[in-house]
Amino acid sequence: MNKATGAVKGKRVAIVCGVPMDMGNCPVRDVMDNIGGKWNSLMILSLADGPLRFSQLRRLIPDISQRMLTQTLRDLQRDGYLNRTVYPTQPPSVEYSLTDLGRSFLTLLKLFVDWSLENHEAIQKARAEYDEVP
Amino acid sequence: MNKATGAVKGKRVAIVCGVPMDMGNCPVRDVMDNIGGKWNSLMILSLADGPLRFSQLRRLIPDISQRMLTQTLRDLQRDGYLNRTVYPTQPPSVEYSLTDLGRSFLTLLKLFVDWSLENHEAIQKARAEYDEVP
DNA sequence: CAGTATCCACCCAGATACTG
DNA sequence: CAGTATCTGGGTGGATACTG
Repeated sequence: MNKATGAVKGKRVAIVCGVPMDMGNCPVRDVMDNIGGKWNSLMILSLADGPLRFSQLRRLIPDISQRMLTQTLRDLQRDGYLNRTVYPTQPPSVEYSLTDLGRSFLTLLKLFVDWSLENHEAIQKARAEYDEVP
Repeated sequence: MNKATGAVKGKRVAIVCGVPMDMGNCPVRDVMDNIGGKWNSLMILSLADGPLRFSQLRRLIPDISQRMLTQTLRDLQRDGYLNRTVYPTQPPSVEYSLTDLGRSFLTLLKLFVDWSLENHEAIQKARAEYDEVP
């Protein structure tokens, strides 16, 4: 028993729109982590126009470290958003491409990007107003 | 100059769908942080059906700490997603409600939730397949 | 009731070096 | 080319105690 929150261990259930949500195993959070990660959604957007190789992605996203590029690609591959295809050339080349799931998510992501661009100014304004408090 | 990535300090620009994106000041990332935070989107969903007070939100989301509840509400208020109304009763009661911006975002969020529920199984399956590698 | 204020553990992500 | 390995700092979020 958690004294601070009153939550019972192993049964962390929030009520959202009248529907109980198990926060311990939440489908939405699962997906949210894929969009929320620092590079994940940018990666999916980068692959929108077609497959790219590791080094191409590196050049496309200049300020990602090799470590993070690898890890982000792994995570997205693991969750089924993209394919990893190895061509046995010398030296090896590896191509990444969106799966059907990835493309499905991409349409959602684009809505999200559009909304962001439309409302970015309003958010900045709200933020500025909040910050200039007396 | 960043040797590891080749990025020039202060000019971190990724090319997304052919469009240069300044990663230092990205509108999309700005919004992403609001959905990506651990409690942010859950908070907006919780306020979907009408205004709620601090303690009501606490009960609705059992496993959020007081600190995080306060901080999440502040962040969302600052960015213009919700209003904070103080009623000068004794003891004081404070009501939180969605702004127009918040409601606009809510519609997007609902699409996101729907997609998550529809595709959660596919993701779990992909994950399981990836993990059972030889 | 509706918060602040502290302290702290953890993990994410960056830097760097090395490899098949 | 396409990674892995290791070290490390900073930020996020949790626990706890106190307050107008």
